[in-house]
Amino acid sequence: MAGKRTTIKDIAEAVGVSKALVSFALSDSSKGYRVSEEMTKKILATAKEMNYKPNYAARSLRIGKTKTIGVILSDISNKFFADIARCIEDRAYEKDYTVIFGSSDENPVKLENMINVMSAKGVDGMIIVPCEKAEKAICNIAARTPVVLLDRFIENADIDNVVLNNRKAISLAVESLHSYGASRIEFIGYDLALTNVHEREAGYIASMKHFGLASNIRVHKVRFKYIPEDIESAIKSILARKGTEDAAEAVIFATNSLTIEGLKCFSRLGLRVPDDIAVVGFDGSEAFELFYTSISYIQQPIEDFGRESLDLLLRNIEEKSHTKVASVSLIPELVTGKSAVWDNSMKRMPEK
Amino acid sequence: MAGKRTTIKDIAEAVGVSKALVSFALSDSSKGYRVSEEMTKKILATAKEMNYKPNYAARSLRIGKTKTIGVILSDISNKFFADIARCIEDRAYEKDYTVIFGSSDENPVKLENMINVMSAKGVDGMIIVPCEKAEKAICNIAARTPVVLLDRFIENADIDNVVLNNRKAISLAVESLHSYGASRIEFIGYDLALTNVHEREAGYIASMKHFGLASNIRVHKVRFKYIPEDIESAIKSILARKGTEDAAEAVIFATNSLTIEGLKCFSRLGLRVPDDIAVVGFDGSEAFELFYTSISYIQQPIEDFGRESLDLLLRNIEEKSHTKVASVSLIPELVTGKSAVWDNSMKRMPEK
DNA sequence: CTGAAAGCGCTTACAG
DNA sequence: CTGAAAGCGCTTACAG
Repeated sequence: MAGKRTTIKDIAEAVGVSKALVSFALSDSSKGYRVSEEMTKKILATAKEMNYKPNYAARSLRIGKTKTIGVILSDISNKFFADIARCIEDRAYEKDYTVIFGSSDENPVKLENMINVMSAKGVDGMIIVPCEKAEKAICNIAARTPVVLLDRFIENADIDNVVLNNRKAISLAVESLHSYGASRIEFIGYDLALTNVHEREAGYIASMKHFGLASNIRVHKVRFKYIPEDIESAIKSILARKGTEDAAEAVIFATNSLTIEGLKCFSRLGLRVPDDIAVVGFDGSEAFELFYTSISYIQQPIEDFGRESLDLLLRNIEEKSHTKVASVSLIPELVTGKSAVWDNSMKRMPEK
Repeated sequence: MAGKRTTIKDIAEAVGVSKALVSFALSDSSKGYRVSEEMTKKILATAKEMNYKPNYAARSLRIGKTKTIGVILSDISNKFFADIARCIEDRAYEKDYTVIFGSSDENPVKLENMINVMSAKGVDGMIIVPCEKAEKAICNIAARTPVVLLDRFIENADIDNVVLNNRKAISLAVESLHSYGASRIEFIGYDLALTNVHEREAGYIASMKHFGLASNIRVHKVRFKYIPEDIESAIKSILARKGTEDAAEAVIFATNSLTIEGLKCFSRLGLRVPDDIAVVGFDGSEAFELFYTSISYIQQPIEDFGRESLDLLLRNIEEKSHTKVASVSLIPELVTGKSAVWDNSMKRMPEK
């Protein structure tokens, strides 16, 4: 196969000019150096005819940029991250960048490995979803290469980041449930030291206090590696209080995975949503559509995550000096379904 | 930021030897050329100490390989492809390759663009999910670069491919439904000229004939761009025959998206699964777990797709001559849930 | 407006 | 066992 690719030299010979001229003509800006219009046309035509494709390796070696960025997510087969990946990919292609993806699985060793591989490949910058205990590795690379953090940030580290307004997100959930009259609202989150996890929990607590429900605050923390088990015991503890003064009326799930596992668990244990318990989940999901009732959930602006993080990164890459740290906080929305409709009188609300 | 990266030259100067020697010592095989063990150790130690990271662009330019492969899927945010992407990614990292992903959205223009971008970036090979009307572009690139087709193949084009045994897949579904006594089994597939789509349909027809149900064959074809609409009209046509001699007892969905849309539609139209209609779907999905009954579905061996396609590609890349075409046919399995349990007497089967 | 030349960092025959 | 040198394909000051 193959049959050598045409190079700039081939074109130069074909047209009868120097390699330099071809190079200038091809770099459409031709800034400063002006090539005659006629010659430019001739060169472009010949290049096309000979099916010229620039050799990126050579260009990279010369200019020290690869036009490639690295993106390290938690897990690219997780819908939330897959959707973001897709946005980043599309936008990067537009801007003439190529993207290398990696999945850390919330494992700091893996994450550090990916950073090393990408760094060795010479990416121009990275978008990283930080995981626990990877702060140091990330700060190290951020000192040498443009980095934008996604979904979570690192405290006291001046690294650009794009995150959700997580407090706002959960307060929307509390507010909605409260508006239907629920007051014993519990929260199921992760047992992870991640800023987004922490902020969601803090948002729950603050919001409960705001509505005068401080005494009803109940936080359940699920271990990332034991989601089904821990959810089940959390929900069993809720079940155990059924019929008492302490009985939960509603549950807020802090992530999409937790929502889905939680709903499965409700079904397994015979709890009906929202009759037995009202629910607000996190992130939309195809799965919700197969559930017997429509789910209320917090919607994250996926496209904004992709666009903002990429734009921020490219700005860092293309600007020489990077003097200020940008922290972008995205606005969540509440998508209302019937799962959040808690009815004090235990009769169903009229469908709206 | 930065502060130049150390190069081979820096190490050579630090140790007091030639660049060539450093290069040989670093390429651990050092095939043929033997560097004294002592010197090797010294060089390796210095390299580590100086935090040497090879410049891939330079290496690529020199040896003409980038250790990068391109993978073009239909849509990386689709679970089936996302899972495969994840497998390919993991395995490629192990083998020291980097992966660039692209999503064609079944659009031949997009697919051709991605091929061009990846080709320009100098990938060593590509794994491609072919879409309609992209045969030519794919054959062109396959003539110049190693290519492995995934999920679908191109007829009369000698390109390596890894696909499911799609006939077998659907025959498992028919067989299962038939074993419960269903005989009026309908098929909902795509209106696409893709080998996998075609084979599934052919498998359905062949299998129905095999069970003597030729007269019950009914194929519904859904347009890729109008999935919800077309599914709904297909299902309404089924509903319209309810209570007649022609009433469908069961439906087989040919893909995961069709299954999910179909189940949603059943719920909307008030059809109960399997009481009103039995179902066998395609590909597992988190979504199935929120449905009120467990779904029977055809399971594709995701990991095999990833592993086989990558291994085949790397073999093509690393072997000099590529004389024979490999076509890998993967074995599907039936995961049995309660959705396929059709009961002739309209009484529920005992739960097993 | 155009050309000759250097050099990015690496690998690899060719000598010794 | 080790060194000197060429060259992969490109970009870009420097001359003219």
